[in-house]
Amino acid sequence: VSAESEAVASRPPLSRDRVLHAAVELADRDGIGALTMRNLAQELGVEAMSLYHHVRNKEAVLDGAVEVVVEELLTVADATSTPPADEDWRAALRGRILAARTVLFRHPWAPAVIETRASMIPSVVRWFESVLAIMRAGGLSYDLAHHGLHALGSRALGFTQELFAPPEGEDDGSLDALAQLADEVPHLIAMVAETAHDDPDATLGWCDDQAEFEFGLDLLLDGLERRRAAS
Amino acid sequence: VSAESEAVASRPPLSRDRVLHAAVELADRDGIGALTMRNLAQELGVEAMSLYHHVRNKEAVLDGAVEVVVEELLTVADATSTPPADEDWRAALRGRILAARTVLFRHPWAPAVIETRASMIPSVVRWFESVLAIMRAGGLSYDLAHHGLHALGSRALGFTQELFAPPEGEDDGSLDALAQLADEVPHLIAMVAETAHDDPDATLGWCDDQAEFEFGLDLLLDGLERRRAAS
DNA sequence: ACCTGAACACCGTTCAAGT
DNA sequence: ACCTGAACACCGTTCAAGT
Repeated sequence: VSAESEAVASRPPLSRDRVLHAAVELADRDGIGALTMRNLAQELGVEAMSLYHHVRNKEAVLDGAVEVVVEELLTVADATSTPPADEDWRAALRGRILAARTVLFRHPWAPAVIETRASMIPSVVRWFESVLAIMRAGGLSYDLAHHGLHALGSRALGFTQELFAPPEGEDDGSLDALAQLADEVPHLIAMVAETAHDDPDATLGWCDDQAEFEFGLDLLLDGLERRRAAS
Repeated sequence: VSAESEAVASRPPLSRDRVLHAAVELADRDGIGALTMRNLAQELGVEAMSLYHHVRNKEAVLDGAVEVVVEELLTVADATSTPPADEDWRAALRGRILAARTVLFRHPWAPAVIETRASMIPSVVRWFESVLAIMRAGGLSYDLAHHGLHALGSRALGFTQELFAPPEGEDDGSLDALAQLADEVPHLIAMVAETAHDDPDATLGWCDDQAEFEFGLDLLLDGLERRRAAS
């Protein structure tokens, strides 16, 4: 009986906040597949049904987990020193987005979950507000900034969804699959060969994600700046 | 007994192809959530376990469903007349991608499923080959085309993932949610107000997806052409 | 007010058995 | 070779009951 009260005393009472932070930790550690209501409850030393007193259902848990992660994005990006926004809006926004990207590396499940959210999550709204503020300070009209937000899409949050993910485990079965189609896809074969030749280190990992992310980001930022200057 | 043999005779034998086409039809009609092994089997007049003789597991069904849809993309895009590729590569690629987009409207579940696929799906590989061929005919180096494919991402297949999806059913709970944050997101409030003012018809649907898609696409195509010309 | 246990209606998938 | 039925190990979630 004393052991029981000790266990109860040793853990703070359940709360929405505690549930959501536990959800993020669980997904970080064991992957999004391990984030089930039963696992989450166990993590908190509680029965699964207790969770429903603090969150409506599992969708709300996922919404909340995204909320926690994007709040971290805001904190880190605000703390990262960047050029003053009105001086060079592209550099300011670039710095903010790349700062966000470093945070997402710690929550690899988050991009996929963010893309499945239909609802408006407060911290995500605040993040886009901060992006929009930089664009406005840089002299973009609301109309152009609006187009810009759509054009950036998830890139404004620091990530893109890779369509050809690098083979997870051991060997590159993907390259074999490509080789099987060789006759049908001559340009792809030539491109892979040439890219591999340019940078031998990149042969295994397909592509340098960070460099590609920055290339695409700069393409969009430059295009927006060009349209601002022309307006 | 005669009814049984009639039923058997009336349906062709199960095959991978029949399973995958049924999967696409089921997802088109009832949504991706309705695509379960049991539902899919019922659709084919068969028991769930029979499916496993033609596909390895459910992941293979999803891979195959994407394969079928992207094959349709290829067929439609090939049939759509576009400017010859070497004349104006941007117009050629633009036409091809917008043709693909029209097909995806008939398979609204497909974008989300495509983004979750890690494996290399033959028709997707062939699609990127055709995109790459247009870029090469336009004079882009393999290196620049490679960057371009990454920068386009899912846009090369005709879609982007909207981060703020329009409210599904009845009322705009999203606008209420935004109003609650009004003090914290002044620029967003102002932007929505101004955009709504410019085009009163757009008040409900948030934004014009097609126009935004084309804006972002052109931003990227123009940027790539500029870098080609500078090289 | 907060937490629990048993139960319900689903999943994907295995296995051994049928024809 | 192809299909089936029963069963297993999971899900999210409800409900009525405990404290």
